[in-house]
Amino acid sequence: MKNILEIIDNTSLFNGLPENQVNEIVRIAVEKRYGKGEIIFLEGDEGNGFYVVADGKVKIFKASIDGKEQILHIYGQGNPFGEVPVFSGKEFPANAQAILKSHLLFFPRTAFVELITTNPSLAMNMLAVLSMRLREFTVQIENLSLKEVPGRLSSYLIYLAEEQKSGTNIFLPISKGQLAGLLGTIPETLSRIFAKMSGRNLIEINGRKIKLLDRSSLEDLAEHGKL
Amino acid sequence: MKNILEIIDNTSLFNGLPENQVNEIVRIAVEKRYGKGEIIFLEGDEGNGFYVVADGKVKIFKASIDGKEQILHIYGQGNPFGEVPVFSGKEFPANAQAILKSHLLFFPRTAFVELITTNPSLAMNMLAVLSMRLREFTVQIENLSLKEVPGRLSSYLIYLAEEQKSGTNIFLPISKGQLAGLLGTIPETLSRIFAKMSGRNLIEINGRKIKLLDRSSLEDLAEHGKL
DNA sequence: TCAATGCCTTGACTTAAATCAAAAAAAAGT
DNA sequence: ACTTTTTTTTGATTTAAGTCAAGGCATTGA
Repeated sequence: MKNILEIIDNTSLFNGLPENQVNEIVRIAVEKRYGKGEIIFLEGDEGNGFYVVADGKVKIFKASIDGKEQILHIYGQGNPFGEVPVFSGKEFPANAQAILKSHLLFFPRTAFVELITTNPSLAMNMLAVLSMRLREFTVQIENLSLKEVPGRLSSYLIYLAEEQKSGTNIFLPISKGQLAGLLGTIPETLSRIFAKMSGRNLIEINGRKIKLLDRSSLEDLAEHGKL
Repeated sequence: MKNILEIIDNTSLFNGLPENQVNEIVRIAVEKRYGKGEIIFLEGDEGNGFYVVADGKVKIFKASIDGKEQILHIYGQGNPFGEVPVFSGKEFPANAQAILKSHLLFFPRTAFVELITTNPSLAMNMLAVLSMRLREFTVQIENLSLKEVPGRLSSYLIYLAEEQKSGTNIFLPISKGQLAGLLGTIPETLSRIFAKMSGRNLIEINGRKIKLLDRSSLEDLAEHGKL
């Protein structure tokens, strides 16, 4: 298990800060632990601070009455989440749940806001984090609205390949059921599309291991969208 | 026509700032004018600064190859837009177009970043703006993924009614075609749903004037989604 | 090793919404 | 007022994806 300083050093939100500021951040951080499946907060809850993932995996999602769920993001080591209420003054706009046993750092709102107002580079870092989130949402909205499921899946696979830098072999970091929720569809539909893409030799699937066989067709599919 | 100071005074991003800071902001602002339909920037363009709408109306949107477009936001007087590249360091994630003759203020990146680093309340205001945007996107993703078009339309009508504080009479601020783009659908589908809602006496339509006849059914529709 | 649970896949069917085509209505320009 | 252009509506049809139901597979634990 890591100590708090080590975690904070690995969080881009806190990059480039002078040592005394880092110490201040360490001072206000509170460790929290959640078991697999445990809810961290719910949409509408008051936000008294935000979190950084030290270890584990957390999903942020919206749920509909009939049980369908749309995953907004999945966060792992070093990612902050739950910051919106800190600055908007409103409640959490979505739910957060640990999908693995997770170790989090919690930063109480008031103390953090004090730090940020006395520390321009921390403020700039936070602005950068929020801006990147906005970019990501922009892509997600585009995917949901302008692409069909095969296109969204192709985009995701290509994104994974880049992220994992593993050439054509990729490994799904989440279950296929969760992936369906992330792509805005349901497991049955995702399964059929995997089967179709596999049948056309675009990919090769072994459980969570996937091999990209035809990168250019996948890129085409991600852009246009007809399978 | 308004002068720059007047516009800045009406922009919540600049609220609560000391006079000398406001003067600095006025100093770096650059006036820009765009005709109806004119493109302000395109996705992928380098962002050298952001804008505030002084007058007119601007849409931010994503477009697909086959011409469908998803509107992310429509901004009017006092709304800032195009800030993401200022803080993320990357290009514009979407397109911006004037949908009316528009008068904008442009704030160059470097000068603005300097201001923000020396001015904690400006930084906090900007963090609040970005946080609110994230909330809005969260809602939009929920709508696109978890609701059907009638539910999205109901949500939008209710939102308009609140915003316009006009009781049950509302006025569409954009054309029905643009509204389709905002709701993630196409004009034909929107038209049919308007007809259905009208037929069931949920609303009454006269061009852009709409009367909400059955608020509670509309709210129900917005939450659940079956028409 | 065998049951048991959770996860994934497959099949038959339904449905919401897109597409294509054309008409109608409204708005704008001359 | 009349033509032209744009926006909106309506109809017939197709299609992607959701629903319901059942079966298979695999991982875990007794």
